[in-house]
Amino acid sequence: MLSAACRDSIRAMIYIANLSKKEKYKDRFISIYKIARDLGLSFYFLSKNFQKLVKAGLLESHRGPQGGVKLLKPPSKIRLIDIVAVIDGMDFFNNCILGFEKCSDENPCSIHNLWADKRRQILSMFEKTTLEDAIRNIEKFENIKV
Amino acid sequence: MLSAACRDSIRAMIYIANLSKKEKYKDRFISIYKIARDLGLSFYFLSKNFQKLVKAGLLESHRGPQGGVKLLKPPSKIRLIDIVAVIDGMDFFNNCILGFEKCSDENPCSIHNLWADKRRQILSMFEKTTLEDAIRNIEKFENIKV
DNA sequence: AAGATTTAAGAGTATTTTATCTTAAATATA
DNA sequence: TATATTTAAGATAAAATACTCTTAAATCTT
Ligand code: FES
Ligand code: FES
Repeated sequence: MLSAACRDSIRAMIYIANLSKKEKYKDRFISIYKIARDLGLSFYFLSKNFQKLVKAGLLESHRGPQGGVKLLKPPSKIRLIDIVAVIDGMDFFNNCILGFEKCSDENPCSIHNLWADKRRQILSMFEKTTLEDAIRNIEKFENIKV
Repeated sequence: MLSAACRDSIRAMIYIANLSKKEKYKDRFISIYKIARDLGLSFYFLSKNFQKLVKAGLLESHRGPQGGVKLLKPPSKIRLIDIVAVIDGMDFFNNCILGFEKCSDENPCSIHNLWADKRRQILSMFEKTTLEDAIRNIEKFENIKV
């Protein structure tokens, strides 16, 4: 459902949001190299994907020593769907699951009535969930993967 | 979410199920060439994918004139998940949405608690929906795409 | 038996996605 | 000002997926 690029990006955004809460990193740029290393991701792949998030205005970047990226909005204002939309686009939520040209209630495929409902719920989840929510889970649960 | 191979296969299976209801095609083999033509799919791609469904015991195939494929079970006994499992596998339903090695309630990622629920509902839909259900929609609605 | 039809299987090609590399540009710091 | 650090951008490479082709095998029809 999510591309590898999108999965990595979401993980990294959650990581940045979480780190930004700590006094030490408050308002500071965090280097992409550090993020990739800490999360076990490819620095190359992550920086490439981050370029889209920067262009889209979700991240601010800064070059040179002490440079890196930081969130342009508080974690509570950044939804998962914002990241998905930038990296993967909204095709998943707009297109027919059986691959037909268009998807609509008026001209449905034979499983549209069942699928549209599920898809709406997934969309709703990605719209409602913010980086703040993810951070809260990290703080709340033991044994959680970041 | 579904691969192109899987989308095509599901459409084709629904088509076969629907056709099999008609007296003329009752218990007959339906040629893959005809199916692909009628659905606007690639004959090559579809026949390749069908090979998996044949091996998996969802389809029976027969070569030569009047050959083709036919369902091995009544449409009410073939669930969408059966087709998905054969063509795409169950990775989508088993793996972590953020790409972590394993997915479990005991060792979750930071959005597992939200995602696991949605994923369960999608799985449930694919488990509950049979080719018979799709056919009923085709009969029930106008303007439906097959 | 011969020829036509149809799927099976494996090889081959094309496209997309993933991942990496290289060079340039910006900027902090010494 | 020189150097080191860090992202930007575009080119390249590798891997996965999508799609096509060729030959063989099965089997129906004549
Ligand atoms: S038309 Fe197929 S999912 Fe909407
Ligand atoms: S651990 Fe990530 S979805 Fe379950």
